[in-house]
Amino acid sequence: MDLRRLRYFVAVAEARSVGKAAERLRMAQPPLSVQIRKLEAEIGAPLFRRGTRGMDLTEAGQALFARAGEALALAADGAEAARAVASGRRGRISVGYMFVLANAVLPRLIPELRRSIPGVDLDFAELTASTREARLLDRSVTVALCMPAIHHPEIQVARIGAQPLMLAMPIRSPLARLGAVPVARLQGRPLIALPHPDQDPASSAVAALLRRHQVVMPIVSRVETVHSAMSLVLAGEGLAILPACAQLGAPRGVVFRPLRDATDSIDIAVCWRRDSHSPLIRTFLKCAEKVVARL
Amino acid sequence: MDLRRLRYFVAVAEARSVGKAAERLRMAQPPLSVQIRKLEAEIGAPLFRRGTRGMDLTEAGQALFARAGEALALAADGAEAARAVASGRRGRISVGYMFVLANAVLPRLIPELRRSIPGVDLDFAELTASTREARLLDRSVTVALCMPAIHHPEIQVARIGAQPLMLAMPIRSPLARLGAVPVARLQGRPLIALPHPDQDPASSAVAALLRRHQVVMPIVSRVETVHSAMSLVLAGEGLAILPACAQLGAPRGVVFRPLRDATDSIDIAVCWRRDSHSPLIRTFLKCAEKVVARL
DNA sequence: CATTGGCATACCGAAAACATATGGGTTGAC
DNA sequence: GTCAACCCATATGTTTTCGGTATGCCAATG
Repeated sequence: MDLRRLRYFVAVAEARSVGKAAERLRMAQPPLSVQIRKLEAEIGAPLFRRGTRGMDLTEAGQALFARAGEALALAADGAEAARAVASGRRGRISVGYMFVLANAVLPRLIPELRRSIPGVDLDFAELTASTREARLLDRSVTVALCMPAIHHPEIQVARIGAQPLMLAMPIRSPLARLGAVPVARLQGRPLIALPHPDQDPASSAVAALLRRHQVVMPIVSRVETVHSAMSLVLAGEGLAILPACAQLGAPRGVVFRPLRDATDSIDIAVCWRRDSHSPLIRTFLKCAEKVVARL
Repeated sequence: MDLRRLRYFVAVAEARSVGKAAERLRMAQPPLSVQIRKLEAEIGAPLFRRGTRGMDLTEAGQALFARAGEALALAADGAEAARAVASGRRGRISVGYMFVLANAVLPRLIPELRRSIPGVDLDFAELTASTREARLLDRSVTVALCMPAIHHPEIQVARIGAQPLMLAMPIRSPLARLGAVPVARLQGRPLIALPHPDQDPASSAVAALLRRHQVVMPIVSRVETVHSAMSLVLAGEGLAILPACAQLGAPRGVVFRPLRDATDSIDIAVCWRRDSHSPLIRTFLKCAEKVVARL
């Protein structure tokens, strides 16, 4: 069963004439006549009653005609749907984000995305530092909004912004009375650290900062998210050095102060598989850049 | 968009491999690979991600795949439906019948038909002597159960039985006391006649009968149906010469008597367009023969 | 480094489709 | 009644497309 024959069949059925249909199909009449007869041979029954004034569907022909239109439409629709997905007008994108960015970026990013790609299904998944590469590689997320960026040969990274490091402390801490805290004042104080994968420049940035100032802070806890870090800070377990945007999600009782003599920052990046060529990724990147630029 | 390509596409998508799909399709791998690429060219986007371990649908491919299966199924279903209709397993048949047969034949014929062709839509339409040809010719009925048969060059007739002519009279008529009425006794009595189209052998049969016996009956009324005829008989307007089966629908007060020295009868026939080749007509004919044989 | 597995390309023969030309049957007009 | 017009079917040659075989390329594996 060939779709072209079905298309010819429908044309002839609608025109009630081989000649008229051939004209509409921009082809000669004889080959169309042949194709119709081949279709009838394939079905095993006459589909048209040949009259002297044209052709007319038989009952069997009517039965086929009833389905043929739908089948043609469905095939065309499938092709169109594929094109729409390929072009980014339709589809699905699964956005991974790290918790530290949830408060600062997502509330503005989500409406921006819905405006830019209205036909696209969006879904969101929180990523942790230890699983984000895997989620990209197994395609369970299409793009990841990361802080800091991922470094992996299969993963493409676009840096879209950065956030300065700040000191997070309990509001009762004596340091909180300072407008900006000199790094030297941190010497010997307990530090709540985020995970430290080998190539992760997040804690590297903190480590580098302390090293540069020859300050040592004993690590009292390692936690997965900035939220946990701030909880421990509130509990008085120690201090944390976090990107400024974390401040938005800080509990009452935790305050942030700039570090006076440090300009260190952590990158915000959009990351995706190198072999994902969906145009939705570009669109997502544009939206994210726009939102992050206004932080 | 070719249905074969769509079939190939589905096979590759399901096998997640060109080679495996080619095997399942009983063809070599290279031409299948070529067809897939042609489909991708037609869509204008890659449908598969080529990995080192096989092929995997892209998002666009998934969009197409979601519709492709349905389109294939619908096309196959259309072909099957056409075959089913052509073979008589499915379809629709519109049965025309003349009123005179309604009581004697339909109550047995309808269940017989439903048993024989369970997948077929049946509908019934009463025909009158003056419209039955037209209803067949314009295909508003597929077959007609007629009494007497139709004679027309475009219409095929199968005689399936006959009914003897009987005399219908009011129960109070002196003739009703006889077991059988000699035709000679009808001389001069008023006759309720059925319509008399030129080639209609119904009234011809009655006319021939009377002529043969050299009996003259003045015609006092012409009516369309035996029902009307019997009503007029009941009203005392005259007598009617009707097929025996009309007796079943006779109102109380009208009785039938055989004609002693006449064996005249009227045919029961199934009629259909010569160019209708539906196998349902054969089946219908068989059912009608079976039912009429038991009258 | 060789081998294996999987897809892509090249080329050739076969089959299918299309166009042109023509035949046959019916309708309708002069 | 003949003739023209109309419409579908058939015939034949050319072009397109399809499928098969041979082979190349690349990556993963041992």
